[in-house]
Amino acid sequence: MTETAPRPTLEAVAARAGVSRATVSRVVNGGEGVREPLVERVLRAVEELGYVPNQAARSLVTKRHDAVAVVIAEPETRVFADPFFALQLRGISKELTAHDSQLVLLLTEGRADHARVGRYLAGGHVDGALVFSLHLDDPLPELVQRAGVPTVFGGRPDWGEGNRSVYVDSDNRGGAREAVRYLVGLGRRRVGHITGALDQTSAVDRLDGFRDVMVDADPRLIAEGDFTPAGGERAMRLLLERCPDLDAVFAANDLAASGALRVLRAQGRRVPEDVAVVGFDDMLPVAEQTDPPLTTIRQDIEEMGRLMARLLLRALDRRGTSLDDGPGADDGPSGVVLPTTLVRRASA
Amino acid sequence: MTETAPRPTLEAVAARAGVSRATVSRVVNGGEGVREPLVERVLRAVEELGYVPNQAARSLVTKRHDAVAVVIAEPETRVFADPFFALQLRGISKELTAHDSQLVLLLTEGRADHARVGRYLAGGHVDGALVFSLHLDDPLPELVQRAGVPTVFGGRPDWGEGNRSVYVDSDNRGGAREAVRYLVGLGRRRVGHITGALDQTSAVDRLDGFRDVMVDADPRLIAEGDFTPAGGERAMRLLLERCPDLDAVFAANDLAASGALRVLRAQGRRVPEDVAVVGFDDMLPVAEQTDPPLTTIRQDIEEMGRLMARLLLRALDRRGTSLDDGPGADDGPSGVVLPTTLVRRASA
DNA sequence: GTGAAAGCGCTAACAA
DNA sequence: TTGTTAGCGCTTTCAC
Repeated sequence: MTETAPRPTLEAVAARAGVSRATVSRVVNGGEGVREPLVERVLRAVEELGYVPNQAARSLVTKRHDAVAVVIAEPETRVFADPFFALQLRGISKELTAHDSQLVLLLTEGRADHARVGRYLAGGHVDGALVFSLHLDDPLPELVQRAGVPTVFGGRPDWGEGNRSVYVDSDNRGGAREAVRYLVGLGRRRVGHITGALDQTSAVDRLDGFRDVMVDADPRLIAEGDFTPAGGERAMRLLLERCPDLDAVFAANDLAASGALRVLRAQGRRVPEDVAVVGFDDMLPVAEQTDPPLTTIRQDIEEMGRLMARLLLRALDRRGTSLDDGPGADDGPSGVVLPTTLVRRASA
Repeated sequence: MTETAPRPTLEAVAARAGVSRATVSRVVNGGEGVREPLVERVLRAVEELGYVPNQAARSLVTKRHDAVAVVIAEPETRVFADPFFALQLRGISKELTAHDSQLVLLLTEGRADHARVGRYLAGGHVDGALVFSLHLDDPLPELVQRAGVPTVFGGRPDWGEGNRSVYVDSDNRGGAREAVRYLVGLGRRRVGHITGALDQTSAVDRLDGFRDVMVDADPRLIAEGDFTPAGGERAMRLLLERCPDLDAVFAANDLAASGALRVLRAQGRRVPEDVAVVGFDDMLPVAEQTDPPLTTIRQDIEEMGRLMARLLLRALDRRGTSLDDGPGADDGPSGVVLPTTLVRRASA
């Protein structure tokens, strides 16, 4: 590997520049209130010695870490099947970078890891946390709450209205409504729905959106899926069997829609002539590659990540300056919902 | 958000347990050489107070961080288009977790970020780094080297044999050979190749593997792609145009193969009867969903991540105990190459 | 086996 | 403006 050269300390820089440690510290942290010639000298010494501040020492006194934890639960699930996760991370990373914060990734799979995450969060390693809690009965939100770390959730946590935890979500319900309305506007009357995994709020919300429009839909027009292509296939077959006269399908995500498309083709139904199909996500590698390309509801995943990070960082900054930083002290919205847009391609 | 309760310190635990700080420290770090009754008392106090050690303070004295940086360059590229990246991270995360190490993720996109990464690595925040350097002229390896942090690379870096940097890679060349041999074994004589992005070692290695078998292949049977479905389509069209008599194609990855499949279907060639197709990766959401399902070369991405982490951690552990931890001190292999396997499905 | 004390590298009062 | 000083919370000799 490589050798570990002992890094120079503040002390060394101070000696070299012929000033005190305090002055070096000031310069390194912005140079406020230090006269120009000294600043120069210090900067030169820093340069020559290749000095980089020791973050551990700094954190010890400032209690800041310039780091944020990103907790992603159960990577077994669909999070890993599509680029969702990666895009989200990219958005978060960009925002954190711009704020000079580091991203500490905590992947969990199961109860054992929960304890570890709790300990880590409580251990004061990070200034805040971004938590993706996809499942309805996830213990993570509760746990994070207890750790006492400022947190923003990705996706609406499954909590009553009483809890004012901050979260960012897509307008799943509104998007679903738009999808179904679009199908209805196309003249379709027998619109089916392939749900997502119903233990996730996003799937529940999309189902609700479907119901908002198809007010008293034939219950046989709703088939449960799980956000996977295989689940989409199964659900599509069921739908076709129960309602052969079906003329449109709204699938809870693009992956499921791709499965549905395959079944429709196999059974000789033309898309969109016989059955129109709309997905959700606008996951490019999926939506653009299906045959026919998928009409779908687009959500801006990367922006979601960005926004989560921004919200957290803002809260952390406030904390530093203002006094009323108690829970729910600010009267802003506790949930931010991002709009979705319909993307027309060939499937509907 | 949430309030920041002041966390109890070692001092507090010591007071509560009626012992010295030193004793608490010993217990917290394994309890060696502390008599049983005291251990009990301390543990109880820790429990009651909910004490969690402050990592910053600990790092300050131990110079260990129990954290490893994962550097991923240019997330714009295909890394984000397929679950590659996520799987790799999962493998890494599992191994690090088992070793009580944290994963600090550094995503970079461009030169500006390089400087930041360099600074971070040099700043001594982490014990080591796992670096994915996909591109041939990537400045990252060089930079990391200079930062003086123990590093394991993901994918063979583009370096001469002189450099003994540690890396983990799939047997791209061997896998490609196996794919092409399989096609030849099927009786195919006009085997084409759709390359990956040739600025990545993996693409180059796969092309080399292809050439190993098709020793003096008609150069027109090789078309440059870029690991994307669109690139696969373009290359396939070109191939068909140049060599209408082609009877098999080896694509550098599954995504490209899926594009090729679409073009073949559109042009009325039956797969595998007229043209047999083999991919690379065995990216499940892709390979299983194509029509027909893809015969492909499987690489175990998650295991790659795991292995990278394991190699790094082992090196770090050695460093602590042994004396000869200089660069290249051990005579073990500097590159570990994981085997690939052929997965037969319907496309060949 | 246990405690006292020094100090890791830095920031933040406070003095000068 | 600059320097002096006192810790931040922990580990680690070194005595006892």
